[in-house]
Parts: sequence; C-alpha cells; structure tokens
Amino acid sequence: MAVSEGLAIGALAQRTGLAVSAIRYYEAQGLIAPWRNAGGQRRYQRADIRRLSFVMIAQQFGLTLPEIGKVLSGLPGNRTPTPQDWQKISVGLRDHLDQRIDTLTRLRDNLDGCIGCGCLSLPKCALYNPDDRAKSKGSGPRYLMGDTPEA
Amino acid sequence: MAVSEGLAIGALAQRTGLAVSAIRYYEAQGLIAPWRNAGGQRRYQRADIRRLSFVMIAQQFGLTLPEIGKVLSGLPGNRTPTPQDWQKISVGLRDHLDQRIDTLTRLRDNLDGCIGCGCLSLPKCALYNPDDRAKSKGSGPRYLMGDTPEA
DNA sequence: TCTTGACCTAAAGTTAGGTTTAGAAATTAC
DNA sequence: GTAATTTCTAAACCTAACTTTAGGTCAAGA
Repeated sequence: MAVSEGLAIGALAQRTGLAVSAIRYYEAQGLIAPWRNAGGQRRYQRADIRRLSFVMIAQQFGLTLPEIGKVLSGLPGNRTPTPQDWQKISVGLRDHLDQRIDTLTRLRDNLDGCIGCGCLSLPKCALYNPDDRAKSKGSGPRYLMGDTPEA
Repeated sequence: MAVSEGLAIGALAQRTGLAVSAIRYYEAQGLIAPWRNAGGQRRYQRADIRRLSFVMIAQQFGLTLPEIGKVLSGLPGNRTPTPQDWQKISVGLRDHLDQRIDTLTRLRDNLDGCIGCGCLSLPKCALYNPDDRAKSKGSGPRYLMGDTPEA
C-alpha cells in the first residue's frame, strides 16, 4: 500500500467516535475538506482526526460550528498543522472558556446572595441579563424575580 | 376592581420581558398554570412573575425546560410560595451550577496543559468525554485529539 | 465473479425552544 | 356603540446540529 491512500469516512468515524453522518455534515459546514478517490469516495488525512477532535472539544466549550470554523481557519492551509499551530488557535478557546466560567461564577455568587437572604428580589440579587451564550432575538435587559424597578 | 382579577398575558409579558408566545409555550410545557376568565382569556397571579423569572434564570444556568419543571414542582401547589420556598428550590440550582463550573474549569485547566506543552495528545490532555450538558443520543467515551489508546 | 458491506447524494425528519400566521372572539378606549 | 387592541387556538415555520431514509454505487473478500 502506498503511504497515503487516506482514511475512509468509516475509519475516521471510528477513530473519532463521531457518526459518519456527522462527519459529512461538518464537511457541508466547511469544517473539514477531504479529497475524493477515483470512485468518488471521501478520503481523509490522519491530521483530520485531530481536526475533528478539536471540533468536538470546542463544542463542549460552547462554540457554535460557524465559530469553530473561524477558529480552524487560523490553521495553515498548505501543510499539516504542527503542535504550535494548534497551540496558537487554542488560545482563543481559552479566552472563550474563561469568559463562560466568569459569567457562571458571577451567576452563582448572585444566587448565593439570594439563598442567603431568602429574598430573591432584584436589587440584591442582580440576576439579570447576564448574556450567557448569546440569546438570539434578545430583548434587552430584564428585571427578574418579580421586581420591577418602579417606585 | 376586585383585589384579584389577575394579570392578562400581555401584562405578564411586560413585567417579565418575555414574549407572549413564550409564556403560552411555557404553559404548554407545564411550567405555569394560569386560570381563565369568563371570556376564556388567561389570567395570572402576581406570583407568576416570580415563577417566570425563575424559569429565565434557570435557563441561563443551562437547565432545560423539563428540568426546570421538575425543580418548580418542589414549590407548594396550594399557596403562594414564600421566600423560604424559593430558597429551598434554589439550592438545587446552586448544585447544578457548581457542577457546570467544575466541568468547565477542568476543561480549561486541561486545555491549559495542552497549550503549555503544545502536544495536544490525549494521555496528557485528557480532554475527553467531559459530559458537559448531556449530549442526547451520546455514544460513550471518546478519545480525542487524534490519539487512540492503541499500544 | 459474486456478494456483502461501506459509501454516495438528496431530501426529509428530529429535538429544543420558541416565533409567526391566520382567522375569530373578547376587551378596552373613545 | 363602534373601533382598535388583545387575546384565543391551531398549525406552520425557524435555527442548530444532526440522523434517517431511499435509491443507488463502490470496494473487498471468498
């Protein structure tokens, strides 16, 4: 066998734990670009295993597929990414994750305040509009727990 | 006007910042139960403002609507919930949130390790199967970043 | 060679969490 | 009393991220 006949989609699925249909879907979304063999079947590089793994990790961090695509576009297109290449794009992930953790921690601390006093009223809790994972079609800041800022 | 003609759905929407359609949807999901006036229109109690606010907060914590419903079922059904009632069910939220923060923090720390060494290989990174927000139809543990545990 | 399993495409289906639309009835405002 | 709002129901539509299905094609092994 030649050094590089590539992986078939089923093999890639096994290696990553992803469903074949998911891999095709990611291709449709522009996240991965296999070549085709003579018969028209997809063939992947070993480096694509890592690419898909990155997709899965980034998803767990809460990134959408388009966002992940943007991050991946930071990889070199003309050669197999080196560890340094991966490291470079991972920094952005780290920032994203830090923000999520901050947001949740703030939420928790506010909830703690509420539990402590048992009041659950806005002025003390401030559990409002913490723009966790962008709510599309948002409707601006909201006053929660039944307290309007009247009087 | 009698003390308790209740809030119309539009008024409740204004008080909570939710869309009227969302409130009806929550009712369909069993999260809120208004009564009907003579004309068949929904009427809500003031306490429902707080109930919906709780729904919104819990959503930001990452709970699904069915999960929120379960938490809300911890409230007394025969009377208006007291601050103590709310406090009681909030404790469960707190736990949920703690877990999410832990998971994300673990993820971040692992990613940090990866960035530090630039290797992105599984044995060191251990960025696998961190069961963040339950992936339905999951497929068990997965080995990530291109390393299978072979030899 | 022949058969079976892997692969192909396109389109429809799925779940969560809603929104939009349509046509009718109830309320409110003047 | 009438016009303008709201509200009503049911059903269709929406996005994200996939899966399933249907009808064929390709590849590998006995």
